[in-house]
Amino acid sequence: MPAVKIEDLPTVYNAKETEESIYKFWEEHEFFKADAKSPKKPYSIVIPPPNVTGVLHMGHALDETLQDILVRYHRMSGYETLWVPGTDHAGIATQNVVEKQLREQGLSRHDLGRDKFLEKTWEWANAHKSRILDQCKRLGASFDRTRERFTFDEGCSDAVKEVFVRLYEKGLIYKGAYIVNWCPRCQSAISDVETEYETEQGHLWEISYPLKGESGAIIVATTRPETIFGDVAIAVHPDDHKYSELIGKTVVIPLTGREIPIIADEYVDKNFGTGAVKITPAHDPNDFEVGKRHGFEPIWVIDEQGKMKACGEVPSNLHGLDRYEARKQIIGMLEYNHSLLRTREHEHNVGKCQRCGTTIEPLLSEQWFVKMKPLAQEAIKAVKDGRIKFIPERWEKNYLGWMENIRDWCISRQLWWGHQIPAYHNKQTGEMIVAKENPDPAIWEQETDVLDTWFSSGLWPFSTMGWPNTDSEDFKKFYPTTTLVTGFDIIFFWVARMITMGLEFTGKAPFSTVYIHGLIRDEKGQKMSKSKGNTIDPVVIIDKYGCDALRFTMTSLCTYGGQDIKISDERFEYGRNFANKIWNASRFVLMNLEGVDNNDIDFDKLTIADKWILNGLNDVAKEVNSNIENYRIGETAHILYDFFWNSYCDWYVEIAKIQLQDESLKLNTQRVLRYVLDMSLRLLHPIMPHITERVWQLIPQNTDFSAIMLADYPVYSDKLVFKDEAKEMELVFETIKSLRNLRQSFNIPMSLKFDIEIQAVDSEKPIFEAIESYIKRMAKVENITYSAATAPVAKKSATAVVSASKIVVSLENLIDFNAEIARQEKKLGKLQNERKSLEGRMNNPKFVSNAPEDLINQTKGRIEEILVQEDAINELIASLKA
RNA sequence: GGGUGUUUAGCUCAGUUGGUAGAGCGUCUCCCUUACAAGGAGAGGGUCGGGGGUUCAAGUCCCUCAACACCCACCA
Repeated sequence: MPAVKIEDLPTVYNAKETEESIYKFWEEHEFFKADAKSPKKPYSIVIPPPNVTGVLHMGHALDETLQDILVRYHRMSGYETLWVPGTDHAGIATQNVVEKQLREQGLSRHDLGRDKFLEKTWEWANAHKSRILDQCKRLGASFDRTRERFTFDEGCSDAVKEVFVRLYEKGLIYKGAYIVNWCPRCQSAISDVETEYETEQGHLWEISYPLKGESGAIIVATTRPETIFGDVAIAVHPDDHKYSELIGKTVVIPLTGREIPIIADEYVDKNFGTGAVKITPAHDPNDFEVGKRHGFEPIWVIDEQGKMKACGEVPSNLHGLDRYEARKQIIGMLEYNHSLLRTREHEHNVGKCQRCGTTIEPLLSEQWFVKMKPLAQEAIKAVKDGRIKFIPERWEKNYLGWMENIRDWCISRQLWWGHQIPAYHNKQTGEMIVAKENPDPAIWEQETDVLDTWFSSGLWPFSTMGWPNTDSEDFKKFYPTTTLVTGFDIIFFWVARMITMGLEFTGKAPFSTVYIHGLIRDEKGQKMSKSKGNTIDPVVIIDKYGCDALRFTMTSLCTYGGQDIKISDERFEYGRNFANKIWNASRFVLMNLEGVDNNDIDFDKLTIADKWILNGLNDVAKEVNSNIENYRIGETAHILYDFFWNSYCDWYVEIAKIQLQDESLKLNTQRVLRYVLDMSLRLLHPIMPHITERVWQLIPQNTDFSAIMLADYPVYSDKLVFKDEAKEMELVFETIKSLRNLRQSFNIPMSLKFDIEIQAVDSEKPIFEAIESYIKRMAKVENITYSAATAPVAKKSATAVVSASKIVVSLENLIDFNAEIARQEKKLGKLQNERKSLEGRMNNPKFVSNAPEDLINQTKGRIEEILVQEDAINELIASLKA
């Protein structure tokens, strides 16, 4: 860093300038690069890879910040630290974006063909891959870009194939025809977790199916009349006597006249609708099961695009009609036919595609699945036996509940962008094999389906470390990773699958702690989304308030319970103001370091105030370490804010101004100022990396070091414990605050100095004498005199009762005696209330016998204290009234 | 249908083994005191959602009710 004149530093912190140059400094020195050969203990994190389609949003900003805090903290605490960055190829999402671009040119992917389309998508991915990670640099992310990965890069793809083949060989991957969630827009199957349900107001239609060869009919209630052409039976409950006589009879499907049987199946709910259900195995998961039980062949009537199939079962006037248009027409036809008996309003849940919002069509289709049940066993055990810990703990329950009821995972997607399934079909015989490589492309043709994007992200913690090569240096040093930081919204999508796959393929849990934070919401608590227009762009916030301000503000809003975080633009003023405070306090200290040596603090020359601040710093160091270790990041921010602003700036720096005037104290005060600033900066560095780095390097004595980010993180030290002095300083604070309060009460301007008389009890007199200079300067006192604690209070004065002593301000012409009496009575009232409540306790024999001794002594002590003060105030009031 | 979370000062929210409630913002007073007005000093403001219970003691533990939010399941 170039030399700067402290006097030239601006009075307002310039975040933008600082952050750019500081990040560049770190990068140039390769401080983020991890060393797999280091003897130090490892600490590693893999980033939840953002999608290549995305730009940085607030959720990333929070996630990345929390990871960076952990990484920076551990780096300073002596760990060899690796943070692996990377991005996700995001199958459907990316394909959708590229297709959308094509559409704007009036093209579809089929116009290009698979190869050409993939080429185009790769171009798109390559162009966007680094963009979001570059944006993360604005957040100060200290990740190792030399290890950047992509879920679709060569190494990850190799891991994907390896895993697929091994699972297949183990019998855990199978292919078969089942009902899947089909998105007619994406033209692909999607998994259960990719299906989101929304409550919609629909209708329940009651349709009459006439009996064959006799009068009468059975009435069926359905929400999907367009599927009647796919009906294979009508089912009723076996115990439903309403229908017992009809079981086994045949009915006729209205409109087409195809004949189907009435069957009995326990799946039917007697009390819902009419108690009779149409069975459409090709288009409903439950019906599929019923159909299988009764040996019916499914009949497809809706195609992959959600249109009525052009087949013999469907009346020709409906061929090719969209399912909803067809529904309308069918209702009309049934009405005309008198087959529609009743239409009722009906609220029900409708599945939607997570990626495009299109209503899912349950469709019988040939797909690839992973048997999750056998894999889940170990993944459940690992959490139950504590190999993996969730923070906050309640997410374990959520995870376990899901895992214990897990169903097979549909992993094939009818897309082009993704890992093509490593299965090959013999062009002549149709035989299928599964292998990492195609044995002979002339004979074997690869399966066209690709894998769910989460299949590759599920391998992320080890595929990024060189797996399947378990001898790779990174794998040996940094796997398993330490902490996974993410939001609760992807526990099932991602976390659960990483745990499953990690345990299956490496035998180890991929991380030991899963730190789940809340989601970022707007100021009304709404989820941020582009369509709602309520997003806040982190880059805009960084430009406006600075990165450290953003980080500090967000961090301070993190609660241990992981509550969602509501933010608005103005909230970032909190962090900005704090950064500015750090900046200006630092400027003050730096300006006053002239003539200081490089020596450590001389402990023999410490004043009471010095000891107090060192003691406080030490406590803070202890708490901060323990809070970060326990993922109480928000608390960490609050502790540091409070210490730096309310203790260091508001009190110690003000006191230091007095001590610096005293030649005998000056040098050591400078050292203390510097030391506490230095340590505070280190403590703050993980949260506010740029400003702390910048200021730290401006401290002349720190030129020996390379950077704060590599300096040691402060820890608790017995040498810095000064409990007695810390307690004595309370007298300083109380005295000064009382006098300030008094000033305000009587409208005495700060510019007007007054004299005080301290009526000190013997035990407190030496302390008052030691802190005289602080009182004089900070409460604007001219002269201090002492008298006995028992001395009568001068009549025309205002008095502050501090601890057991009285501080009398003679203000003959300035005070309104009635006001002073009122002021004292108010204080007296407060004290009396407190005493009464405490005495009530002490008079309760059960309290005395049950409460811990400490508390009893404390209560007794407090009562005595109050009594002393009450006496003093009563005396005062009496003399004022006299 | 099952589950989780929330309910504390005007607003946004902290409050880990139970020991007489805190912060930021906002409000009111005063102050440009030679680091900082993105600042300093002082003040006011809460029967901790309702009800019940355990306890010497409950914002904190238990039960119950209410409101709101979310997750899982998906009976046509």
